Amino acid sequence: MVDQVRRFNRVVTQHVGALNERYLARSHSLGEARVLWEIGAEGCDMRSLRVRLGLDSGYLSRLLGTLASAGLIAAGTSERDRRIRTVRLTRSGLAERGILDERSDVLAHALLEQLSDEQRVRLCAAMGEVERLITAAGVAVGISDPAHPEARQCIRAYFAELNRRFDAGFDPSVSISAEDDELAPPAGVLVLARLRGRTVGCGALKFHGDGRADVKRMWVAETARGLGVGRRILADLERRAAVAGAWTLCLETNRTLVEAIGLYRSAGYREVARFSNEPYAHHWFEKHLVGTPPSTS
Amino acid sequence: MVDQVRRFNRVVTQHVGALNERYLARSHSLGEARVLWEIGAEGCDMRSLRVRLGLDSGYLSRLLGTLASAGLIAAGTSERDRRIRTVRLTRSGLAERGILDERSDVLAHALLEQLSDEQRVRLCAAMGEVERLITAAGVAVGISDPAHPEARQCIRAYFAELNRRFDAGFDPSVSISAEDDELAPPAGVLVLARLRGRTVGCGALKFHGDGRADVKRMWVAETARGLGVGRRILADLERRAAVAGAWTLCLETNRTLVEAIGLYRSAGYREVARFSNEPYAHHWFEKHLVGTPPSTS
DNA sequence: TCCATTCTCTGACTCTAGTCAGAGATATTC
DNA sequence: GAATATCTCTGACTAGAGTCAGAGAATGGA
Repeated sequence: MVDQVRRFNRVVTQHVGALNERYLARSHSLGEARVLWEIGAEGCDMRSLRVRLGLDSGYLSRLLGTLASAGLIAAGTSERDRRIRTVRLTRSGLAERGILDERSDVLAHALLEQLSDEQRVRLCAAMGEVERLITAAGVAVGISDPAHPEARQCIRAYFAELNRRFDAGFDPSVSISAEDDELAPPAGVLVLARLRGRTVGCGALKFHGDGRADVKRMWVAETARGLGVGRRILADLERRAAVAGAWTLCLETNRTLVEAIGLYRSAGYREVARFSNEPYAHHWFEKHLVGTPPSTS
Repeated sequence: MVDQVRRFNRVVTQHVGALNERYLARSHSLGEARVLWEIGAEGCDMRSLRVRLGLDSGYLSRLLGTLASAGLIAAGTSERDRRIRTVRLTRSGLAERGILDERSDVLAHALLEQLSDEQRVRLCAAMGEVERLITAAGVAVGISDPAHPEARQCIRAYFAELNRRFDAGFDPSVSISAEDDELAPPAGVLVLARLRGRTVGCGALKFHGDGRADVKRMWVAETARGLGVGRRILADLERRAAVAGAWTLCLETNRTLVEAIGLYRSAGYREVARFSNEPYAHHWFEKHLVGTPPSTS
């Protein structure tokens, strides 16, 4: 398997990587082209640009300077925070970006047209699979303070989705509580799943102290579904539960959350009789952990 | 499809490409690491190194200089041609190369271990598919002079394989002739398939002048099988035949060449009665081309 | 209000990658 | 044997990519 990955890396970097970037950049430097592309049609602030591209602030400043003096971008100042500068593409910047776009198409075409129809279909399917799985491998699950803005936003998105999907909407104050202090050690734990800096899911535990813990706040952002993020969050929670000495996990869920129910079933959760009076729940599940907890990787 | 390819390129270059090379190089510059790797365990001459890596001779000379002064490689002079310099890895050069090797393994592991067993299997399968198809797309089929060393070597390899596979060996002088002048315009045509500078297959036409042409010298190197090279060569020959006004293609083949027979059948060749007295043949095929020849891409 | 922090910008660097022209040694061809 | 070609090496460049330190403006918290 390792060999396969290495062979793949080799072939792909030679045929797609270097070639690609060099070719696309052509009239600009590589850095300029990357920035031009990353700014996007709607513009963005310099800070997020720096984070997304992982550039030094001085370097980025200079890159933007040359792009601005070439008339491709217009810089401005954020209204909310006047330290932050915003950039957007000018008309000619958009045109330039269109050219990059087109070149990218040409390059993709050049690859595809060497193949038969059947090979093309197979290539695209395999590329989709590789892309999805590499993205999945980029997801990192880690503990977070429930009060952190990131965590707050994630929980908010979770509530918003529940409100959208539940037949009668969702009001957290009616539901069983899971406040900040209940989801922070030692009472509980909150984990977030991150993908390239963006939060794409969460999950939490509430320890009961009697060897039992509730699984709460299980959620995956729509953009990250199908990557196995939910399964990873759940596995992470189970590991943490076992470490904390909670060998029985309990959870309740609403009948409209079919993916979640599927996940719980396939992860070994057994449906049990109602054990709480959560007003939004239709199903109650339980799982007894066994064996020693695997080490945290 | 184009979008799929572009998304793939994006994800892969970000996650595999840049990261990979930078990480692997670490203690050396990227160029040095590439050279160190490409020299290989047996050493090679500087010229082929230059061609394979596509480097300027001055630049390569300097890279080798630094590697030599670091004691990683030893330079020498070719015995056959004293202009040509050879390089080989020293003991510590081999060790250094081993480190690069190991890092590559570590990197591959890091990717795999983020995934579940099932995902891992799927990723490897998809990577294999992408790798194979991208390699296949890199194959270029083009016309060649039969007297060119490359063509000669290819035909020689073809004969060697026939000799290995035919029950009673193969002696070209007994077989129906296909000499240089018969395979060069206007009497015929020889095409070679090339993959990254290496010849990986051939095929030829012998025009009869009555709207018929023989397909000869169909061969694909073992290292390049399963990439659809044979099919591409055949399609290329058919295009050339049609352009030259030969609308019926004929060929004979030996019963041991099962892949070739499969290819002919699936490409629309119909088995017909013996039409030649080729001593090594067991099967005779024919195909009538229809429609206008597609443009040469 | 003051102090620490955040954000961008500027100057001064380093290192890599790569190009170009030409010199000198060696082969090949006529 | 002379002319031409091939191969490597050296010197002199350029441009890109990126780092580091610090200045100045703006903001947020005690």
